[in-house]
Amino acid sequence: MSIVRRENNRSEVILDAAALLFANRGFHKATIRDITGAVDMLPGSVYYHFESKAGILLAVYREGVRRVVESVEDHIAGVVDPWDRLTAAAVGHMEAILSPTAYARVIVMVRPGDVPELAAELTAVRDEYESLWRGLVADASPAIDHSLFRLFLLGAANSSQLWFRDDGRSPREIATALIDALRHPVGGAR
Amino acid sequence: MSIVRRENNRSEVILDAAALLFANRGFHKATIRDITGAVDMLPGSVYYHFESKAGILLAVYREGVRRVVESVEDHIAGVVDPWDRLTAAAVGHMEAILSPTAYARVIVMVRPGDVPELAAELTAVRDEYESLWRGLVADASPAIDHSLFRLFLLGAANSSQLWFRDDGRSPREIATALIDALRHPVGGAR
DNA sequence: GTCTATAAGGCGATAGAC
DNA sequence: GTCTATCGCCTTATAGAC
Repeated sequence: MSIVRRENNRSEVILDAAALLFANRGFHKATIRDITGAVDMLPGSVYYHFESKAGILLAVYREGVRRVVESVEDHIAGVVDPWDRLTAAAVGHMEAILSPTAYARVIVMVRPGDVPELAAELTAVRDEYESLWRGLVADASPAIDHSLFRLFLLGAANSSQLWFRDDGRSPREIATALIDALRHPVGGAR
Repeated sequence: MSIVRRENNRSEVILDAAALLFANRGFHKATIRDITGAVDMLPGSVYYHFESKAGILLAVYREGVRRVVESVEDHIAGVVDPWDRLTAAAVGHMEAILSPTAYARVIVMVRPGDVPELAAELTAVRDEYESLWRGLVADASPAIDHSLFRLFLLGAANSSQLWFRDDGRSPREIATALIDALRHPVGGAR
């Protein structure tokens, strides 16, 4: 039997570079020239691999969601207590969106509304991921509207991308502190 | 004594339009043509009032921070219990950043990194506002690192801009639910 | 203060050679 | 698959008339 060769991975190299640039500069400020320049290619050549700049973003976005889903599922595997699962999921989420690999960072950095022609599709990809969280939150049954709880949790988690520093708290520490703050009382008596 | 006439308010009209467009489309997608078109002016004319597009953003940003500070201070005035003050401040913050008026929305929508030449200045303006929160959090003394608490709180609050709808929960309800979730236990026993 | 006209450059994307 | 060359459009910003 013959070995099936991987498709030539030039497309993947382009995607890696695009992910990094989209994550660091945002979709509009990262240009086709930036992306091709980063992989020693000329601007026209990218259109052999992708039909448009938006098409590149969509591919990066999907891979980003795939990676964060994978990270979350890896972390919750085998964990049974619902709140421990929530903590594990938060750690998986945080590690993915703060990863230097950049793919998952793009799904936080680039908001669907930034690219109107792709907004519906990007939102759908995001929602697919958020439905994973719906289940996790429902199982933990927090004493607050579950929808708000999920939005607060992911909002707080994602905002870490604005202030996270490599020489500070680890993604794991941040995620754990976040779930703890929501699980246990941190406030004064009343 | 003569009445001092307000400076002609054409500049303010431009700022209003710019705030709305920056808030809705982001800095890079809102063009000078969009802004001047919205106030029936031609692109070149705006440079009589402002030296550059970035200069317009800076003015909008400062006014946005001024408004959210004002809103927060109005809400906490006279409230003495530290956690009640936190709730009041959150309501003020939320109402400002979800206001249709758009100025305060810009400080959430446009991230300092979006405009490198202004990044330091925008961050400084933001920090001035966040220091107000440092005091509020310190007074409430939550049983969690105060810096993380502030970042989680504002991160969750600001993310509401992505999912808030006029026909859903009010800014006040959202803010109250957020502080409650952090103040009281919502999790299971452990 | 606002206009006209345009400079100067960046952008995504395409056609066709190799 | 990649390159060369460039199209057509859009951008911020400016110079000078009014």
